[in-house]
Amino acid sequence: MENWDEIRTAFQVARLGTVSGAADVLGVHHATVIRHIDALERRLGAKLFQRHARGYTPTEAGRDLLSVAQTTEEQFAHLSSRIKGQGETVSGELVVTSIAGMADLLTPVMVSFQQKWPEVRVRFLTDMRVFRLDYGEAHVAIRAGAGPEEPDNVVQPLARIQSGLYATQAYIDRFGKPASEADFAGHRFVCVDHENTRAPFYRWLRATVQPDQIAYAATEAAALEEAVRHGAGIGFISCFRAALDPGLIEILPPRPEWEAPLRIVTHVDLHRTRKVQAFLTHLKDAAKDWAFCN
Amino acid sequence: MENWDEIRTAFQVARLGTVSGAADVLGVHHATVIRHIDALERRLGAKLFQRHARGYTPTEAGRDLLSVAQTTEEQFAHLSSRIKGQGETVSGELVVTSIAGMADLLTPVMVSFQQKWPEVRVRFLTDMRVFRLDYGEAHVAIRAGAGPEEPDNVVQPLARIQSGLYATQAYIDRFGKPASEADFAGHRFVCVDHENTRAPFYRWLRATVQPDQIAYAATEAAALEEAVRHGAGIGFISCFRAALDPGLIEILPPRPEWEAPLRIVTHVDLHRTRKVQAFLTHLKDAAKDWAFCN
DNA sequence: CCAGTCCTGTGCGGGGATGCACAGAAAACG
DNA sequence: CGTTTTCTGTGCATCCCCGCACAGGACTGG
Repeated sequence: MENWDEIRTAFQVARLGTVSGAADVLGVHHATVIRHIDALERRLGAKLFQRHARGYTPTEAGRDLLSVAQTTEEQFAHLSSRIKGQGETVSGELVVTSIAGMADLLTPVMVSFQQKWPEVRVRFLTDMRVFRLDYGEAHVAIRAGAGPEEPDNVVQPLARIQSGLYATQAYIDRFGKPASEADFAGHRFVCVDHENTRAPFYRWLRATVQPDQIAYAATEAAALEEAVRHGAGIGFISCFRAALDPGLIEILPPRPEWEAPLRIVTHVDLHRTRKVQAFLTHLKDAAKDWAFCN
Repeated sequence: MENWDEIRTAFQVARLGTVSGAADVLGVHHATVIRHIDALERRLGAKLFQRHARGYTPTEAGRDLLSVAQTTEEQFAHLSSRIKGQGETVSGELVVTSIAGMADLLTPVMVSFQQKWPEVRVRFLTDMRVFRLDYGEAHVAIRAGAGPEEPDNVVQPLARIQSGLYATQAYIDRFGKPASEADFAGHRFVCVDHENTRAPFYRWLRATVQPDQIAYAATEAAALEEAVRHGAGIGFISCFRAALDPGLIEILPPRPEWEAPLRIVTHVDLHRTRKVQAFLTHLKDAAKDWAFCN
């Protein structure tokens, strides 16, 4: 049963009873309709219509085709209206991805978005690997820094994450509290375990302190944060996360050159849809109210 | 949603994930697949796939199309196998038409046929007008005489209906019983009200008796029979019907030149199907056992 | 009875869809 | 890291499908 167009042609002939009428509805020449019917009947090896000078009357097989194709046409019509309308409606799935550390910042935003648009089902994916927007893995990605992007990705700045240097009281009790980077001698630091990291504050840290001052290194941001919380050394923590933990003491306040830009990345095809646009405006509105950002 | 072939193409792409794979399955060049997708997306005004160098991944709309077209393909496959197989199976409707007078002769044949093939639903249509086989109004028609037929009709002889001359005892008591046509003077007859009837016995009657001897005329065979039963005169009744009524007295026994041929008429397209063939053999078998025929 | 209308059916010419070849890019593999 | 494979995408030539025109047949209405 290849060539669905011929089925559609036969369907209209069965529905209307004449080749000419079907040709009008289909917008083709009636000769084309006759050829479609002939080809379809030859492939099926059975007559679909009784031909007479007054028109085509469907046989039992033709009436069978009529009822099947009737539902098919309705299904396709519904599908078409769904697809045509879905770009304009805010419904269906919205897949957002980011690095794991953003969860507590983004979750309230996405929850309120879901409450604003109840038709939307939100999926928030965090994973080690970077999700690929051009594979359709997510509608929106929130990423940190100015990494390389796929050619078809549209990237917008969302906010600048301010980070400061923090340590625990236990660390200060043991090693003291430096007043500025001039007092860093003898202190121990927590840093990412990656030579050419793109995070500006870690680049500053590697440039400022001696390599042997880095007492604790890890690849994951959450692991580094935990290390600071357990007194492994002085380390960078984003202000909004540090504010949640009263046990953290600010060693140096955030500086503009430490700020890490947060980017919204979407695929160009999905960027235009109303659903994605609605989420982007919602996200930007929420970001305006974020403290510790600017 | 015109052009169902493009939907089929998109369905295969969504199912297989690559343009090349879909092209192989569809038996077309992969360039054709790309053009189908592009055309379909442009008409829908929405993206169905995320394009990347490794293949096409369906978007939400593409997944919607996938599930709809999946059922469509199954429906069409079932339809195809039904139509391809229906010529080989004995099932569905069987529409038989004849003149009304044949009902008591044909009904037991059709009932036993339906019991032999329980999948078949039999419809027996009798009407004044002649049903047109080329309009698909019936599969099989049983007709009397050698009337003109449509060019695409295939006609087979079924049996020769024997008829004799009958009257009631009441008529004989009043007018006597003729020994042969030589005694017909003074008798009254029942005849069809049609000058150029093709029934051989009525042609013989009109040629044998005087016009004013025809005391009762009617157009319908059943009306003529009833007239004889009520003593209106001597009239032709087919032997198999006369045998059912003990009140009818045979005036003249059936003659070969009075026999009316019974024909089976089918449309050439339906004649080949197993269902029609099964009925034809069943009907001919039954006709062999008919008494009063040969 | 005859013109008018509507339908099917077919040969012919043109154009659009298709196949082909090649380029380019990305993933896979040793 | 270079090679191979696989897949997309596009310009070009070709072929097939489609539209056109006309013939023929059947029903209709005056």
